Amino acid sequence: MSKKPVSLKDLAKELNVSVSTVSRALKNHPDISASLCKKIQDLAQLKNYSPNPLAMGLLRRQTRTIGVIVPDIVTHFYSSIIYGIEEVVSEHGYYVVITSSNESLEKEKRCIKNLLNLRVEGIIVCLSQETNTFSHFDVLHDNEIPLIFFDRVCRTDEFSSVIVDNIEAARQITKHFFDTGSRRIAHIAGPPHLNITQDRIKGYKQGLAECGLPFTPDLLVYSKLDHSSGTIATQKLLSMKQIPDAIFGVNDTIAFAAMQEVKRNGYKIPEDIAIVGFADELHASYVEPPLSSMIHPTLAMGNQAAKLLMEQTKNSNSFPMQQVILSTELIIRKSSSKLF
Amino acid sequence: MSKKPVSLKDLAKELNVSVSTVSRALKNHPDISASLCKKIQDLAQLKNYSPNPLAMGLLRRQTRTIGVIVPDIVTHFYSSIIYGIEEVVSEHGYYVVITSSNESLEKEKRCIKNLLNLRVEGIIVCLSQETNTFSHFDVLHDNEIPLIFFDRVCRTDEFSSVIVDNIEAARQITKHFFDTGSRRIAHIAGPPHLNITQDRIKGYKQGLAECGLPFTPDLLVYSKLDHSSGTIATQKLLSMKQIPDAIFGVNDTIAFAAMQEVKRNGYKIPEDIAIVGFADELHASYVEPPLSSMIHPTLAMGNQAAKLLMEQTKNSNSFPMQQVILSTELIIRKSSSKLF
DNA sequence: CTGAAAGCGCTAACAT
DNA sequence: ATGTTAGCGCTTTCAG
Repeated sequence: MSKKPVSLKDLAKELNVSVSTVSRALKNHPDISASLCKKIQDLAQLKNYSPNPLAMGLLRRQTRTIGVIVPDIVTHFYSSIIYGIEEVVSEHGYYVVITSSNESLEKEKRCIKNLLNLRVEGIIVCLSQETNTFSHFDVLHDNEIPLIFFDRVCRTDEFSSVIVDNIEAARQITKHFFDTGSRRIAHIAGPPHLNITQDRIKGYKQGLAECGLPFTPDLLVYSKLDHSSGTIATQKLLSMKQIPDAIFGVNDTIAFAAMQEVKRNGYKIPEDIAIVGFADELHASYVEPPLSSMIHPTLAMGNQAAKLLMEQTKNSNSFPMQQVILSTELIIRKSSSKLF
Repeated sequence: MSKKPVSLKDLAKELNVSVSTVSRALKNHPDISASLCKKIQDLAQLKNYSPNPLAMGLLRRQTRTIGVIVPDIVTHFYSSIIYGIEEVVSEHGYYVVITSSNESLEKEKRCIKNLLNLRVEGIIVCLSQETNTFSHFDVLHDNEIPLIFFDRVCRTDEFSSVIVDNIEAARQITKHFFDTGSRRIAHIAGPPHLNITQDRIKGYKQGLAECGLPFTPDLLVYSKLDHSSGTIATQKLLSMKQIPDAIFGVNDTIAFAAMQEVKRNGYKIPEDIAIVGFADELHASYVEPPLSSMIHPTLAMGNQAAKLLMEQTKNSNSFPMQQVILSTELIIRKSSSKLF
């Protein structure tokens, strides 16, 4: 238990004035004489007075705290989004409580409950990979708590969200493969119920069509989003009678796994198999060969999500539903530079 | 602004009983008749009652919140320590507010102030790379707020801390280099005032001595802890008349930078120059060649720091000062396997 | 067995 | 220009 911080009462007692006088003096209320004002402010400074946020929160019914639920804190992708959120939110004097669903639906539900109990003023969520039902977000509507989704989203007609243009991005990657000579372009996709999976598949197919390539169901494999699932998915592709000559991984974790597995099987990257990832994890440029990747504007994504949330906490009355779509950029490195 | 959550008062009004009765019923106070108890609890459940933490906090003078200050949220090293902290702390029903010093002393000071204003019950800190004065931690002593340091520490006789055995680890790395044939073993160290720098240098020198190698001042270069500083430090080593045949990087960021720079200059790893990093960032095994690294038990470090803090928040009276030293393990991969 | 009252720290009418 | 009071949601004496 820590020492009791100084309260208005303490200051009041010391100066033989009332608590309300102190309260007013500290906010330069015109009613208080300048001299008293100064005296009180000096003492407050001296004693390191800072208003008790619990008392303020109780009074104003607000905590200046928001909650964030990510599938996993450790991945660079999420931690840099969190950083982007923090950046904006702290400017508004808000604090961030971060929780992790560990890619589990059950845990995601628990996170929501915990954050509500904590009385956060808003929540920013990226769905867990397991999340295929969405009714647990009803409570937020019921309690009129602003909710912003990012990246992996749902119920986008009811809640604001920030995503990238997944369709376009996937289309570009596919075309890039074609343009550099690949013809059997495979895609390791994520769990089927996620928007990022669906949209990237859509873009992938769109890209194939534009290049005049047929869609080959065998070249599309679904995978969970962790490293070892990526390895298994890659093995499936490599065990085909006719293996692919390009692999588009739904994210960089999958792409890293694919690279390792492809190399382990003695294939050359990009000569035999070109590889492109998605998200541009910090380390994409360190691996060998450097991994081409779709740059995911993580910082901007965090910033935007936080900005939307801050707006909604202010003008609570009119919920200005918004969908922000950020654009991505394909960074071509060696892993996909077949012709260069 | 969110909807007002149900309060005890609301429940009381609905059942025509007093607030205190409701309060007691919810904690199964023996004074309340079983039937009333049940009725009240059912209603509370139905209405989704959850106690207002602000009111409780105000009353009990505690927030069930702790603060964490890391040099940077984005690095895998820190995010996994945060994860370790979260794990333990959430079991105790505590929340974590994460702040980042961005490796800046000024920002670190501001973080402390903010967290104090928020009335956190304890703080866990890893010093910023700039931090070479330590008086800003006095406030915590003054206010009797538990403080735990991890990894980059100071004032270890006054505050508990969790570190790894840096001396021993550096000694092992140095010996490993010698055992695999290296004789001009360089060390890229961190800022001189940090304990991790000092201890690892100590271990490095100790290792050299044990191997009968002289300490060559030119082979020890100090560097800031970011990637581009690591590149510069490596350039310095590579521009020597007689270049080193092994480089021990103070952390994996530096080691990654060294690898890139060494390769860029046409040297072979490990044949020309062996490299070992420190911390085992997730991606150490993805780079080419896979980077040997001293495994830093990040999860355990987070767990331990949190455990110490939780203990101290409970038994505040007697501050049980502790120094936990975790052991590390050298993972030998290709980047240092000269003779194998 | 249940209710009334005080108090945690603060603000904002409402007095004086 | 300053003090008094009530109330934010909750627990805990103290009275019945």
